[in-house]
Amino acid sequence: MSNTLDKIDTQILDILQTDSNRTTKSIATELGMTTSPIFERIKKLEKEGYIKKYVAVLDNKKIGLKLTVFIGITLQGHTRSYLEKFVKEINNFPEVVECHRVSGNFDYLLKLVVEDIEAYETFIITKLTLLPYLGNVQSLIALSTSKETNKIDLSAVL
Amino acid sequence: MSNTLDKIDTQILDILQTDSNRTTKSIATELGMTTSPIFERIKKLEKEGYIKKYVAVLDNKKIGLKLTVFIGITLQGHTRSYLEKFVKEINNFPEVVECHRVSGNFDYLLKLVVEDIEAYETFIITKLTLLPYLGNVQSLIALSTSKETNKIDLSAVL
DNA sequence: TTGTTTAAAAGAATATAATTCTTTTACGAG
DNA sequence: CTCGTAAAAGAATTATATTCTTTTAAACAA
Repeated sequence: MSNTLDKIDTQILDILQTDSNRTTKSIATELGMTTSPIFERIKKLEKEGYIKKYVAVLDNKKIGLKLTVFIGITLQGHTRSYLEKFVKEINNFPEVVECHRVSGNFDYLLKLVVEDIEAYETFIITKLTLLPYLGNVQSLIALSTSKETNKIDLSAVL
Repeated sequence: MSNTLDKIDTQILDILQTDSNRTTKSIATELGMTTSPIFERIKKLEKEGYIKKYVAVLDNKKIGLKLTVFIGITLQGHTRSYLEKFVKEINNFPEVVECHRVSGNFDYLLKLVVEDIEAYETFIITKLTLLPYLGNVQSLIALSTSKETNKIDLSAVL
């Protein structure tokens, strides 16, 4: 069970991170190989967990979710059991797409994707502020987004 | 050219946001239809831009990129031409996966995915702080991430 | 050097799914 | 009603994924 990625693997991952509908044949052609080794490498990358899943990326704005907001949160009480409960609640909100425990000026950083400012306010009032032990809440509203990808840079790990 | 999504469309989008390798047949079965209308709806969703692309989602940590960091930045000079240059530079850094212009306590919020604390420091020293007119820089290091998805909630827009 | 082993790649064959095409159904307008 | 339209169903075809067998290349021991 080899555990490292070689050049070809990272090239495959780069391609699939950009477009996972590429055929094995077209990837093979690009990398100067035949379909079988490409196919087997992809299956291996999936099986060993380097590739977690394949997903469709939607156009948030086109769909009507025009606003991205980051929310920094500090909590007043920090008992372990409460933190777990807090995180669980937060993760269940569908408008929350990310929840990170962070070091720095906040305890948690959330990322939300919502329709508009109203939907954002509704979230704050009807969901977030109902959670107990909430300390400071600071919002960063995305006015524009020049880059937003989940394509990670593999050149660093080769 | 109809421009709204119906229930079936959002169900398809939900499925494809979770797993874009689902066959049209399996989606059809789940929704109690045949393959052709599903196929045509998907093609329409792609063509009209609701679906931007299909990508592989990798396991950052497994691949060796173990650290996610958010960086809040304020700039000292705000001339339009400089802002554009700044953003262009930032977007070219491969470790930067998101760059948002924000309102609130910062001008920009970045999200980075890097190997470790060292790689993060290297970024700060050899890339970020070389940019002129940089004001305050505040980092939020993700200690743990309980939720991280780009699956957006379509129930709000129906 | 030569023979042997192993892993990866190539090539061919098959199975599965995507895609296209034709027919049928459901529904609204006149 | 019945005509026209859009969506869905079903069948046929094409393209791709997947499997299997053969070949090549590299590593190593004799």
